[in-house]
Parts: sequence; structure tokens; C-alpha cells
Amino acid sequence: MAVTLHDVAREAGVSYATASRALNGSDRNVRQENAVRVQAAAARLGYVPHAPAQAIARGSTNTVALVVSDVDDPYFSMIAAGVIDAAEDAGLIVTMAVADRSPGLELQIVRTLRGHRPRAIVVAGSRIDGSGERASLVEELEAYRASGGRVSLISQPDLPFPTFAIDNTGGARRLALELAGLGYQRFAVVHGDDAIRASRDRRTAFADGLREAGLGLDPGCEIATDFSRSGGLAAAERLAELARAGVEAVFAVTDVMAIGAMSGLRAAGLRPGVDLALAGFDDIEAAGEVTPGLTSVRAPLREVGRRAVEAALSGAPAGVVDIPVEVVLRDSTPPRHRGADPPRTVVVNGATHLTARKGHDVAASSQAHGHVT
Amino acid sequence: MAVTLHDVAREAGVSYATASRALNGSDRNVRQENAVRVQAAAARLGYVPHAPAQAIARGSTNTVALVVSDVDDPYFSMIAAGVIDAAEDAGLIVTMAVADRSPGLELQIVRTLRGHRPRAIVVAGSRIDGSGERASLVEELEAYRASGGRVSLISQPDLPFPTFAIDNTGGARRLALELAGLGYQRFAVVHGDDAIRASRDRRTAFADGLREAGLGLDPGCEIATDFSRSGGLAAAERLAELARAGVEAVFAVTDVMAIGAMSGLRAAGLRPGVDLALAGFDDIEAAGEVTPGLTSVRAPLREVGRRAVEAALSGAPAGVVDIPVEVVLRDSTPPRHRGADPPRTVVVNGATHLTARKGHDVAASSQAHGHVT
DNA sequence: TTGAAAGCGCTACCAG
DNA sequence: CTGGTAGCGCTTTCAA
Repeated sequence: MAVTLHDVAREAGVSYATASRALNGSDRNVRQENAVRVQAAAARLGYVPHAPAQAIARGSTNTVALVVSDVDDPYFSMIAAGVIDAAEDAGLIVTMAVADRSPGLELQIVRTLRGHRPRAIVVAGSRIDGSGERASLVEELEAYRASGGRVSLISQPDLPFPTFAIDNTGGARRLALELAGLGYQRFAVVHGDDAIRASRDRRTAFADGLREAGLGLDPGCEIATDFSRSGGLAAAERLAELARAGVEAVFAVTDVMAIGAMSGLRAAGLRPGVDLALAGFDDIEAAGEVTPGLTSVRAPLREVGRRAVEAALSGAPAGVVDIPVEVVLRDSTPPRHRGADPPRTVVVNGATHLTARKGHDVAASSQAHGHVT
Repeated sequence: MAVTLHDVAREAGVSYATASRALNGSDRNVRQENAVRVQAAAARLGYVPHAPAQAIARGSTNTVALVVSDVDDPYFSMIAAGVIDAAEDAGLIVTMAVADRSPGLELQIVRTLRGHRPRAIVVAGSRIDGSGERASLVEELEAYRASGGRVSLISQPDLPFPTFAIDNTGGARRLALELAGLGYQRFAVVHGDDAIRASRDRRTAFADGLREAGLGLDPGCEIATDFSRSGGLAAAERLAELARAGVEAVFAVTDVMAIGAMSGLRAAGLRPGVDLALAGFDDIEAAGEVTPGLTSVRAPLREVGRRAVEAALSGAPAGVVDIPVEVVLRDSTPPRHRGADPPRTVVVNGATHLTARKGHDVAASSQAHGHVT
């Protein structure tokens, strides 16, 4: 049905082998004249090499597989963009699958993808704890690697593969310090299920940061909800109550949740940023576009995607690469001037001096390299 | 290096052929006992069938290829989400490539993809006119189809394949009528290069709608800029001038551009929705999240993605399926009450009665099925 | 129900 | 430099 190399060879009047060499041979051992002849024939016939056949003959494909939790989430689409960039640079095609935050599905997907024998598999998505599938996932990836495949992970910092870990802990902690520095004293946190590592890490690190700043976090102020926009929306009612009870600022563990909460607060008659300050995490594009601009913690997601495939392809050793993040202050957390209190100055680790600056759109705080955790 | 069917067969103590049948055979002609034996062996060895080999033996793969212009654009990520959904339902894996709005790259990508012999290729992305590559694209796609592949297109309504066309024309026109009905009289339009079909169609249809409502559009009020967020941002300065000169409302041909313009207007000291009304197109998620909510035209992108793969897989005939859109009025275009003028009532095609309703978040206008164009 | 063997389209090695 | 040809891993007749 389709045009095969055989047809091209015949059309060009050369042997099968010669045609192959002329078209894809790493050798240059083909007479100019024949090469041209073959290429012309291929073009005339609309021949495209059969990738699966090449894969089987060569023993390797030209694809990279990417597993994400959700496509329609800006967090993952930025990562995907980076992955696709890097793959393209390497002349590879990207195969993408969505695990929908289900460890079971994720496992199954990795199995399927492995069958396609990609050059590398990149798994992005927050680790779900406590699932029996975890061990199976590792096993699967290990088997893949054993058969010559390369693996790299984004944000699953406890598996035996090269891993790019967004610094959730450091980011959330520093965010807490920044907000404290801005004069906020009473906080609430909106988070997802603790089984979602990113959610738990950010939540606890934020609380730690608060403690470090000499502030507390009332247990009643930690609102568990769905790890999504609608979760944030649903939390709004409770937040409104808390605001009335004196809470001044909320940290939602993702921007998506924070933006949901923002809508909900408005619906409840509160003015985000005025009646209740709000901060998120990830610094997705929308964070800079909502009003008031959402204070957040930025991770270079696109770059992480790039680096993940580069690392995998280059056969990087297992180990965690901490991806530094930076706090981005926007109008949703205006400085809170209290006549009584003196302006706060926070000293971290007895060294880094965190100053809360504020710019029009993006005001990055102190650097976040390494283990500030 | 990797575990092969051969290994499994040996481990299970049966023949190669039997192992194959037990694992993937469409037949059920394997004794229960052997089947179990083989499956156990496969599990023990961590065997995964070699997809390229299966592809070559069977003559068909289990992938669907998707070509988009940009991943990191919500318009395309919604479509991608739909495509992935449908593919998953069909037990297929999605291969995704980004053409970056370059016809040349798109062509090259389709060629490469074709080599992978996917079951179907779905091409999304607004057609770029006037490029010589167009014919080549069609040729490539045609060759692919000739070799048994299925093709479907999203929003490229003039190629000989099953196509899902967002009703840009009808949507923009109806948006114009709605805005006129709201009392706006002086407009500006922010658009991209006319070579981008979606941009041109929306722009001209909007002008047509205005004309239909008895309003004009000053040529000086059509601002050509980059077909992106930053393009919208860049147009803001000009928009501010126009607003001062009496322009009341702006239509940006995409939400992404409109949101960029919104930021820019704010920076210029104007209040979007108050000093200048603003409307976009696509109804991406962010449209409902910015403040004021952005009036837009909604297309069921995710569903379109689903349908595109379903159509391709089921071998739908060439032809255009018009995807109806609906106008979504939000706070960025508040009704404009003018003491003098009587409330407008617009009659379309002498039949449909368009009423501008306004809800909290989503107020859909009259239906948009078929050829209202 | 099973095993043997013929391909699938291509690459790469081995002689010429 | 070129043509034969042996695989690559799997599916699928064809006999047994």
C-alpha cells in the first residue's frame, strides 16, 4: 500500500542496499550520481522511511516519551513546551500521555510507552505517596533502563533516577518569610491531599517559615480541599469566615487553587488583596494576569522540561538537581503597614537578608540556589 | 538487551508462536494452562511487547499524531486534552509535535510523523495563507492517506480532508452585534497578520457585523500587531490614544491578545471595562479569571479535539463540520446606557433575535448552530 | 491446539 | 562503491 524502499530502488535502478545507503546511510559510500538518482526517485514517489522498521533494524527509535498528570494545566503545559523544544533540537519526536493523577494509570502508561522503546522517558507530576504502585513504577522504569532506555523525573525526588526537583520546601518557606516581612501575622493555608507530595511539602514548609518568623499557624486555618481550581473555589467560603475572624493572608499551594479562591472570595463579597491577601505557587502565566496580580513562587518550568530531556539523553546519573525558585511579589499581598510594629527585617540562616521588594509585575526576592531548606 | 518474546517462550516452555498468541493473539486458540504459563513468565521477566516490531508485523501502529502550533497556548492545550482523551479511549498513544506557526516546519513535521505510520494525523492550528508549502502539505497528507492513514483537520477549512472549523466568522459577527446591542458605537480591533486565517476572518467578520448594525469601523482603528499576548500588550498604547479620541470598545481577535491589551491598558492608566470595553475570542479559561471578566466567544475546544480524532479514526469523509460558538458576555463589556438612544434590538437574517443578556460569569447568547454567517 | 517458517521494511555486514 | 543477505522482534499462515 505504501511506498517502500524497494519501490524506490527499482525506480532508481539501483539495489535495495544502495537505496538504503543513499537515503539514510551514515556512510557516504554511494556514488554521487546514484545518490541523486535515488533521492529523486524517493521524492517522486513520496517515499518516507518506515520508522518502526528503522527502529527495529537499528535497535533504537527517535522518540522521547513524556508522562504528565494533566495537559490542560499550565504547570504541565509549560513543562511539555520545554520537553518538546529540547526533543526537537535533538531531532526527536515527543510522545505524550496523561496520567490524570492516578498512580495506577501512570504505571500502565509507562508500561505502554516502554513498549514503544523511546530513547528516553520523562515523568513529570507530583508523586502520590502511599500507593502500592510506587514500587511497580520504579521496577518498570528500571527494566526500561536495563534495556538501554534513559529516564528522568521532574519533581519526584526520591526515586533512583536523575531528578529535577522544584524547591517546594525552600520556596514555600521563603514565601512565608516574605509575607511575614510584609507585616502579615495571621495566616491560612489552602492545600490538597497530603498524599500529593508537592501539596504537603509546600504546606508544611510554609508553616515552618512562619514559625521561623515567630508566627504561628492555627490548625483551624489549614483548609484541605481538592488540588484544583474548584478546590480553591470551594475553600473560599471558609476563607471568608476566617478573614472575618482576623486572618490576613492566605497561601494556596498552587496558583491554580489560589485563582479559584480568588473568584470564590469575590463571589463572597471580599476583595482579594484588600480584605484578604493571597499568594500561590508556580507562577503560572495567569498569576501575572489576574487582578490583583497574584504573589507566587516562580519555578522555571519550561527550562526544567528542557533540562530533563537533555539529562536523560546524555545519560545523567541518578541524583537530585534542585531547581531554585524565586518569590514573586505582586499586588495580592500589599505591604501591611501597622502603626505600632516596627518594619520587620528577617534574617535567614543568620546570613541571607530577605528584603521584600515590590515591583510592578515581577519583583524577585533573594536568590534561591542550593539547599536553603 | 531487552526481554524478547523468545525469552518468554523459553521461560514458559512453549513455542514462540504460542507465546505470541497467548500474549497478543486475537485468537483464543491457546490452552488455558499454557496461556497462564506464558503470562506468568512474561510478568516474571518484565516483558513488554516491542511496539515497533508489532507495528511492522501487523502493518499498523497504535498511535495518533497531533500537530499544533504551540503547546503553551491554552487554545491548543485544550484541543490537545481532547485529542488525548479520545485517543486513550481508543487505546492509542498520542504523538505530539509543535509547528510553531511555521508552514515550513509544519510540513517537515508531517513528513516525519507520517514516517511513524500513526493510525491518524490530526492537524490543528490556523492556516497560514500564501505559503508555497500549502500544496506540499496537502500532497503529504494525501500520500499519507493513500497509504492507509486517516487525517483530520481543526480549523483549516479549505483542504480536502474532514475538517472541524471553528465558526470564526459567525462568532465575530455576532459578537459585534451583541456589543452594538449593548450600546457601544465606536470600536477598535486588535489583530494579527492577515496571513493568519483566523485573525483575518475574525477581524473582517467583526467589521461586517458592525456594518450590519449600522455602525462603522474607522480604518485607523484597526491595529495590526503580533498574534500573541505581547502583541496585545504592545497595542495598548495606541488603544489608549483611541480611547481618548472617543473609541468605546475593543475587539482583540484572541483572548490571549485581549488579556495582553488589558495589562497594557492598565499600565497606561486606563481601567479596562470602564474607560474602554474589551472583548476577545476563544474563551480560554483565563478569560473568566481576569478582572474584569473578559467578554469572549466560546468554542468547545476540548470537544473539538475529541471529535477530530474520532472522525479520523472512523474514516469520516472530507468535508467541513462547522463548530458553533457562543458569545459570552462578561464585565469587560458592561451595557452602555445612553440617555438619548433607545435600547437597540438587533434582528439577524430577519429571524434570529439576539438579546444581550448578562450573567455573573457565563451568559451565553442565542444559539449559533449552522451557517448563520 | 501447537510448532515451524515465511514475511513485514529496513539496516548493516560481507563479499565482490 | 555496490549487491546480496542475514537478521531485528513479532504476527500469521500452513501443516502437523
